[in-house]
Amino acid sequence: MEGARPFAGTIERLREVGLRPTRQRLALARLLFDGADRHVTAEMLHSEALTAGIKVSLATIYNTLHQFTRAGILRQVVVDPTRAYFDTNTDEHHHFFVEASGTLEDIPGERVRVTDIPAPPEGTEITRVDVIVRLKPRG
Amino acid sequence: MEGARPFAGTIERLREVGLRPTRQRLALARLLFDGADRHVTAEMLHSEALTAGIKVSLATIYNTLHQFTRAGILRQVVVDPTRAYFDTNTDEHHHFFVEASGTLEDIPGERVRVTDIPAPPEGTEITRVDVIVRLKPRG
DNA sequence: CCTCTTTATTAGAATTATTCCAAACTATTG
DNA sequence: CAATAGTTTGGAATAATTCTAATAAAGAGG
Repeated sequence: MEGARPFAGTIERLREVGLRPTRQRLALARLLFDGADRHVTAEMLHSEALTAGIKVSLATIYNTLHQFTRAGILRQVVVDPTRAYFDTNTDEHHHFFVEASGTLEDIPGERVRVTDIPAPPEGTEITRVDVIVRLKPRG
Repeated sequence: MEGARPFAGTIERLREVGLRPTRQRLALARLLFDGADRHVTAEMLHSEALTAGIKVSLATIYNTLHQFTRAGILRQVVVDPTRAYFDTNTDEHHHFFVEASGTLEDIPGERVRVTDIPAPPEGTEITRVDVIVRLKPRG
């Protein structure tokens, strides 16, 4: 039962991760988490919010995206030097990225396997392994 | 014999990829390719050039980095949303990246293996697979 | 070597994404 | 409801990168 009490559920979820369920955080959380997993940039989420009639500043969008990321309910994907993408799927998974169009999508399943990673340099430990499969439109 | 006639060799190399061997391109090429493989940002290369007594503008640094990348003698590595790194090693290989310090280095050898990549979406084809192993200093 | 044409370089302005800031506001607690 | 601690906001500030129009240098052909 995920979609049964979306309103209450979202409030709960924010509380669990230590964030006050404010008007804008709630609205943004619903845009992000109601429905399928998605990838957004700050600008995308902002204009989507405005379109949905949610009055929220771009500064708050940035704050919220970072807070959600710190809280572990969102994850940042670095694929393009010019825009920062955030992914609502925080499970271990990897990405397809079409450079020409900026299209980012999950590689379905947990199929990709990365093996034979050597030990990391002295004094460091691995936090995450990211695989980005870069694509181009076929000629 | 790589280091034997570095001057002539560099000129040759630029000509081969269709770039005029100008003063600044030559100087930058030597900074980049004489010696071991390395990872640089535009700012890093710029200050390095100035320190070495090469008068070159930041605009030229950017132009040159992009031209070299298009020419295939340099490769861009996207790991950090705030800075663009360029890698003098254009062979297939992957990276360790320490987020805290911005340290980027090649994973030695060609050890890392990525398998079970599903077919890319309709109408696209794979241009490259990037693996980034993110690290943090050990607590 | 000159001269011409093309291609590079440059300083600085412009652009873009993002962060910072201080003031105004809102949720929570007692 | 009042106090306070955490949020939101618009706009200014920053940082990386790109653009622009003018100047300079390289390569081709006499």
